[in-house]
Amino acid sequence: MAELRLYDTFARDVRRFEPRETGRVGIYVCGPTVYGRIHIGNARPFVVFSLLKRFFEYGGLDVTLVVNVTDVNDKIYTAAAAAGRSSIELAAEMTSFYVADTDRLGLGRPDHEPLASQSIEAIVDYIAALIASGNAYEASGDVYFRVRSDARYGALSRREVDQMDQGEGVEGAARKEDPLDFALWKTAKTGEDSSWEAPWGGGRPGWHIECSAMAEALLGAGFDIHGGGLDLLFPHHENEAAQTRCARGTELARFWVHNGMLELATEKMSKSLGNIAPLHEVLDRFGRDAVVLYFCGAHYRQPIDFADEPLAQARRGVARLREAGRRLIDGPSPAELAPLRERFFASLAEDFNTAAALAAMWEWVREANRRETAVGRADLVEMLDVIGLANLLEASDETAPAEIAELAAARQLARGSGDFARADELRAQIAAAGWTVRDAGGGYSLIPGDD
RNA sequence: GGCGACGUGGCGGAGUGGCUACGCAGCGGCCUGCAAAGCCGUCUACGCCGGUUCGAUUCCGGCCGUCGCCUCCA
Repeated sequence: MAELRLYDTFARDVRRFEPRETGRVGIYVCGPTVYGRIHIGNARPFVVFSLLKRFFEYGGLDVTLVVNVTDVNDKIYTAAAAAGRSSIELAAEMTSFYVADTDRLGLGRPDHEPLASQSIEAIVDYIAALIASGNAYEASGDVYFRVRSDARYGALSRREVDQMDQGEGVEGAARKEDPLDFALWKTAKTGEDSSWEAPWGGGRPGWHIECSAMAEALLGAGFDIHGGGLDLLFPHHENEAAQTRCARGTELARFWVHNGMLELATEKMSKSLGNIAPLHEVLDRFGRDAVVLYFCGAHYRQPIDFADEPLAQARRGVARLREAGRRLIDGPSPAELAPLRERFFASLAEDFNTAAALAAMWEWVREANRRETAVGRADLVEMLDVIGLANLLEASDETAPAEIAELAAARQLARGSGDFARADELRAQIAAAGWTVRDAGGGYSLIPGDD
């Protein structure tokens, strides 16, 4: 594969990416907190990093993608209490919904999907290491990370420790040495129905430590790429970075890659604000192909608006690709089109610019469509496969039901006898049934309508 | 208040110190009995004000606007 360059948030610049270990790439992405069905915004990192993995694999690399699931969290306790259910049960149910909803994206599963609740031992060990190194302290059953003990704290998110909000009024403030310190372990409180044993007493892990522990357990500290939404940059990723730096004396990841936010109207979409479009509903309305193409339409670091029109446009794009697929034949593509294919992959190699890559792909489609003789599909399959849309070219089962076929045959007879009024009437009937008749040469074909 | 991102044609959205992005929609044309699909053409932009430059949408400064994070957000 050609040289790949990626934007690294830590460096605030595009840098050449080279795997830590030749031929292998380890990626860790912060996944959802499972207190409800995930929304379309949560789907963006899932799509972005699943596709990035495919691109690496296209380049012959062996990729390990880890996406965690946070199943122990304040929000889960709150949601479970509101629903009168156990938090364990709620988290388990929402985890299965998360898997089912993201499965529908058709981009495969991450290689590992660790649960915080199943990683307590590693988390406790990590906390113990931070206490031993003097970077954390116990306070009435809680354990806090001593932020000012990390000289580089703030380097990732570019914040000055002394200019940070002092976090007044935050829970546990009275027990902290410094308001900036954050919880590694929280002692069990009333209303919380799950807790684990630890040297500091029964309780549960804080949010940030699980990622340091699980990422290290599966990929080893100093792995290649840490990903997630830009909203996690601070404090979550800053804290993860600090924990690993202090406990292990090494940086957690070599590249920090953040996807931009999905915004609804003018406000960022988040579950906290309640302006939610659940992923499964969006998939129901527009289909998985359109959703994937929609995400590819903009560069991954740009904020994108969530609205019907962009999704509808993506759906038209899907139709155009299917249409192109009907014209193509099996086999290699014309050499003259190769530069467009190469531009597609070169765009992906330059900070994974899917939008620029799609422009090259559309040009390829137009060039193929304008040719008199049928064009081999190999190039387009190669391009679409990387973005998870090669299915659009597969010979779909488009055989019309007998009833529709009869109407079409009758229409053809009417046309042959010059009875165009009758022919148009039959065409309208066929359209009403969801099919389109297309006259071509001396014959005709039947094309399924919109999904 | 602190830190940061962004303002591109009707819409979405790349990119670049001088050369058509691309897609959708519209309009005109080819094709068609008429359509559909496809193709061709067309409409054609870089928030505002300065500066640097032979030349800026692209670099620098200011302003206006939008948005994100500031310890529960992917």
